[in-house]
Amino acid sequence: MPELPEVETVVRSLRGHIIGEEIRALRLTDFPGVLGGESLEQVNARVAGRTIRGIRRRAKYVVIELDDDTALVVHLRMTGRLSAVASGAPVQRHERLAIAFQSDRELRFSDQRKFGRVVHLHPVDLDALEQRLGREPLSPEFTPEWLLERLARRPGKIKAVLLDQGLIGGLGNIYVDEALYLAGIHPERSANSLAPAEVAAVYQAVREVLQAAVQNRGTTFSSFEDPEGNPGRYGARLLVYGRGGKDACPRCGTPLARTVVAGRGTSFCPACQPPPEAASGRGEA
DNA sequence: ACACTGCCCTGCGAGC
DNA sequence: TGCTCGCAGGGCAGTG
Repeated sequence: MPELPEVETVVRSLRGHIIGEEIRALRLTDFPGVLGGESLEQVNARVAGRTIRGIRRRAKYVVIELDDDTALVVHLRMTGRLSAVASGAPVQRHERLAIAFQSDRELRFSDQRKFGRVVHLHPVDLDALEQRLGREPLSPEFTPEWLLERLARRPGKIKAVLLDQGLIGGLGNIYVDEALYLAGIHPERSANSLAPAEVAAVYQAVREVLQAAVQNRGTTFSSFEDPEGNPGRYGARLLVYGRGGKDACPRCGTPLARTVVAGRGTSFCPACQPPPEAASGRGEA
């Protein structure tokens, strides 16, 4: 399920293939909803003839910038894939949309579960998107001081808060579980109960996990592949994600626990990540 | 303003 | 063997 490192991998991989391409037309296969409610005709009327000026990542979004300051914004959600192919390439499994260029190339969007979207946004919409997304966790603006100050205002569970895209943009279930494990913080601790040293540990863990995952081209858990069809290599490094109720803690050997937090399957070590009650001496209300 | 729940969707694996 | 069922989860709407 693509999070920041997977989306970053997709963007880097596509960058050399689609910049400078002039859009001829978008083409649907079987799922008009992929365009987010707009009709194919509406979108085509606006993007035909536009040239791709750049491609970047913002949180978990792929932003394909066009030469009129609008953009095609892609969210892969769980199973979305993008790939640049020759225009004659066979329709892919679960293909939802093709963006045909004036050259003999196309950008294809496939998505098994139909959760992903490709929408065309005007500058005002892009600004609105930017406004409701939080800080990039690998940017210089993401600092321990800032995180401490923000977490102090949030009584919710730390895992839910870290998943809040309006606070930090790009973290998802895999890397939150990994980061909280590395930081030794139970996922159900109240965010505002974390001592400064604990916030610093969370900060450090988030940065380390994301940087290592980007370097390894992401995690392939169920189906992620980059646009060249390569799996991510970070999956082999996962310490707790998906292991609760199955494996032992790689650090202390205690069986990993599994629960649901913020509606997400959650794995953690009950020994290395003491529950809120046990952590009360360190600040839990 | 914040927290929480349910919904969308399909493939896969467990269980019978 | 073949079926049913539960699970996976990001973002958003609706509710409290």
